[in-house]
Amino acid sequence: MNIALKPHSSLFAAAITRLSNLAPLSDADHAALRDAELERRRFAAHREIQGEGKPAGTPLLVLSGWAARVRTFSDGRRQLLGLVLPGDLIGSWHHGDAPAPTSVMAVSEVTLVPAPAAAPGTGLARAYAAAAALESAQLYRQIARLGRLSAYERLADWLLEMRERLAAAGLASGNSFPMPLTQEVLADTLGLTSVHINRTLQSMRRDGVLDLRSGTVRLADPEQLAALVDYRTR
Amino acid sequence: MNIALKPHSSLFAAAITRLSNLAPLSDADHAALRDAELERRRFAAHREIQGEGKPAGTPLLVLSGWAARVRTFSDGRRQLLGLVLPGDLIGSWHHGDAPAPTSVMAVSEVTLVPAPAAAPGTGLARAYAAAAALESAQLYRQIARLGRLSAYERLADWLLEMRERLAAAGLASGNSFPMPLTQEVLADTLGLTSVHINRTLQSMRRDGVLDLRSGTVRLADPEQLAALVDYRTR
DNA sequence: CGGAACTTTGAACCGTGTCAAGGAACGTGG
DNA sequence: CCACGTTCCTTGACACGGTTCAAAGTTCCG
Repeated sequence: MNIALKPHSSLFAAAITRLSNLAPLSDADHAALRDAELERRRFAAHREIQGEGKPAGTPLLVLSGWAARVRTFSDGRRQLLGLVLPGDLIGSWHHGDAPAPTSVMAVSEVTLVPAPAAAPGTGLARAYAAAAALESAQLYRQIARLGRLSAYERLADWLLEMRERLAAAGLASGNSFPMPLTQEVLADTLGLTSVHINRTLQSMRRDGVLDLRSGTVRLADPEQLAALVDYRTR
Repeated sequence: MNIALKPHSSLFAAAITRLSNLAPLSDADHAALRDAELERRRFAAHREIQGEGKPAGTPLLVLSGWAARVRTFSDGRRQLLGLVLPGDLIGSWHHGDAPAPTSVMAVSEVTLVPAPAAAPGTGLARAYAAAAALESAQLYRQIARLGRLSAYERLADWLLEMRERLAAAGLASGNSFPMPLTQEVLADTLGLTSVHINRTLQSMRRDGVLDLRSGTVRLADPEQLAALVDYRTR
């Protein structure tokens, strides 16, 4: 750490922590990120960040807030394909002109910047590549979750994934982490109805494994949940 | 087409057709593919091609047969994360030493070769990139399918995807295409039981939209199915 | 203080799973 | 070419997890 460097605005903390966990960043990488702040953008909850099929433009780096890739059916059914958390990239791998493969919406208020270009071989480039690999692992996991787990198991598996991902961004403390989703959004993530999400949450509370209050989750016994869904930390 | 070039073995036909559809290939690209034939490998049905977490080695290019990415739970439940068809790549994007994110198994007998390295800017490189983009689009689609569609709809949507993908490899003729999966494997793909797959297939036959006999599918009215799942051709 | 968004609960319903058994297709060895 | 075992497909009866519909309660915010 060079103490003479201008620090990032604190908005960057989570994203920097996350990217640094993926690959060590050089001073130049830090500088590139700091420069991106000039183009910071803010999206209110429910705003569309990218539209499916529309030109995707520059890759984006989320600084704060939660976003989600979404597929909406013409009859109103909706499935969240994956969540985008601070430190995550949107569309990092595709080339300039490619259309966005899915739409992305802000779930809570989201702050983001254009992801600075990373020259091959830099730490930033390695972090981007690692992020892409993790993202596809998350997609595989989401498929297995929806295809083969019960509601209770889906929730357990999802909570464990969120804990791991938020911890990598320095946003979890121990077994607690923020959870700003409404039960309806959670239902659309896990392929269930909000009514059933509610019942399943109650059931976890009754089992004493979950404490969810005022937007914060506390897992009493993550190992128990992990055993339930034979969860393997990567 | 340079008539003086040595032709590919016919085994390559589907893969070449598929890759050429993604990006035009130069003579050098063709030559690189032809050279790969020396290292051709064959996997009997049910054999494991890659093990989850084991070093993935070189990316692979499937020439013939169907493979699948699989997640198996300790209690025996199984979910096929995605199918790998002729012309598809396995692990094209990750770097040499990365562990395979999921295991991959041969569903029918599979022939494959190491995917020839593609220098940046070549048609082959563009084809690989396009294939990666398509693969992630397929993952998103699979998530929406499992999360929000009924059994009948899942099957319809899946049949349409297979028709499109096989057609891109020149393996579909009109509305017919090969379908070598057992109902049990299909069930593990669509997150259902084989019993229910069977009933759903019967129901489609009764509706006159599906003809599935001796490993070949014929869709009587793809548009009707497409409307059912509001399917958009890319 | 009032309204909107979100959570909770109950009762009835239904899509899919489970269990079990019989039938058809297929490959293999005699 | 037949006999046999194995794998796959088909069908029925029943159970259950999750959905639907509806309404009351709670929290949040302007």
